Amino acid sequence: MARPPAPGTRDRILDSATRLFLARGASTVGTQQIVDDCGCGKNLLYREFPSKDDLVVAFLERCQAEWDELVDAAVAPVAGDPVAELAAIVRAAADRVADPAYRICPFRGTGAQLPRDHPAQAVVVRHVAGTRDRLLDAATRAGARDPAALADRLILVVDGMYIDAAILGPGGPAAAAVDLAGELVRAAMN
Amino acid sequence: MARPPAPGTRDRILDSATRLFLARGASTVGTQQIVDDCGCGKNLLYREFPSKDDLVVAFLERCQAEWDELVDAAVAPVAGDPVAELAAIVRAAADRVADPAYRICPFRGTGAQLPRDHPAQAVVVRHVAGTRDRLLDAATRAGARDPAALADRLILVVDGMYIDAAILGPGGPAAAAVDLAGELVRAAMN
DNA sequence: GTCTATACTAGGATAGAC
DNA sequence: GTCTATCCTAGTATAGAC
Repeated sequence: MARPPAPGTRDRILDSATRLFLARGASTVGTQQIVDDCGCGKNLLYREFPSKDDLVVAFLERCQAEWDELVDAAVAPVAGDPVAELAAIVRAAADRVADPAYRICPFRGTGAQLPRDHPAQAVVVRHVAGTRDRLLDAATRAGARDPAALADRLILVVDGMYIDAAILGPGGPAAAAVDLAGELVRAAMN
Repeated sequence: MARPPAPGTRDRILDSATRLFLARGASTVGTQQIVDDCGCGKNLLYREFPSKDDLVVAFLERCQAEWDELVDAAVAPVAGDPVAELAAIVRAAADRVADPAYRICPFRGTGAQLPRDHPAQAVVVRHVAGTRDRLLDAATRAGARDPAALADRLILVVDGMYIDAAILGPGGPAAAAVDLAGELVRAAMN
């Protein structure tokens, strides 16, 4: 009786890895812990993910997909009002940070944690550059004087918010990020 | 023939640790690598630093001392002109980031790398909070409308610059940080 | 007495064999 | 799903040069 491969095995492993990686950082969580949490054998993990690096990359890609959904949902109600879109994107990031269970942004945290040549770094760069691109697109449609400069400024504030919330907590300077971003947008429109 | 204790042993060990920690991150460098690099015996390392945690703390405290010197030197020429002091502090951080050898700020990097309860995290918090305090002091003397709000905004920009430079390089959005900070200062004075 | 250097323990890591 | 091989970690102890 050949037992068919259980569907969703890859997802279950990735579920466990995601939870553990978010809580304690990708580099400090071992594959054994993931296997224990998932309840599967180690061979299954290595069948689905040839190495731990691949698992970390898959984790970040899932985070990216969730972030895209989050931003899409935040932008949808104000679609067509690019100034409001800019505010919505920043607020989506601020909402993540405000969650006390959110230790550190997986992209910024991984970027600091892993060596430069780790395959996951490309996903990190794509995330930050992609978020800036999204801001740039809205800034351009909004008719900002210098859309690229505004996008640079907003991504600086967002990155600062992420790292500041991780170190000093979400109630510190990070709490000033949304207001600051709003003012930067207004100032760039005159 | 009793051999006299060599002076500066602690410093030599800390020199090696600092260089390796800055290049690859404190959590990924082993004590054996430090001993090999330093050329001393392992017993000396553990005589000077009871545990690796103590060594990481000493590393960050040395980074803090260097940062303090850097800021002092940057502020001294404009002492008494608090608006210029604010710009000088931000520029001191920007100068560090512009150095291509500077991978990531040891404080922001360590904050992301080590677990919440690591003894080094207190040094990280002290660094960021202390930098904000310094900005707050200058902002107050400058007569800013809301000095605390200005300090919050400036530390956000500085933190964003550090993390953005680490991920996208110093030539990306991070390069916009100094100008942004200058404008924030001007806007806070009117 | 002070140092370098090595051996060692106990544990956890990735990876893969069965 | 368990079990093994190999490596690397922190930390300790010891051997021997100076």
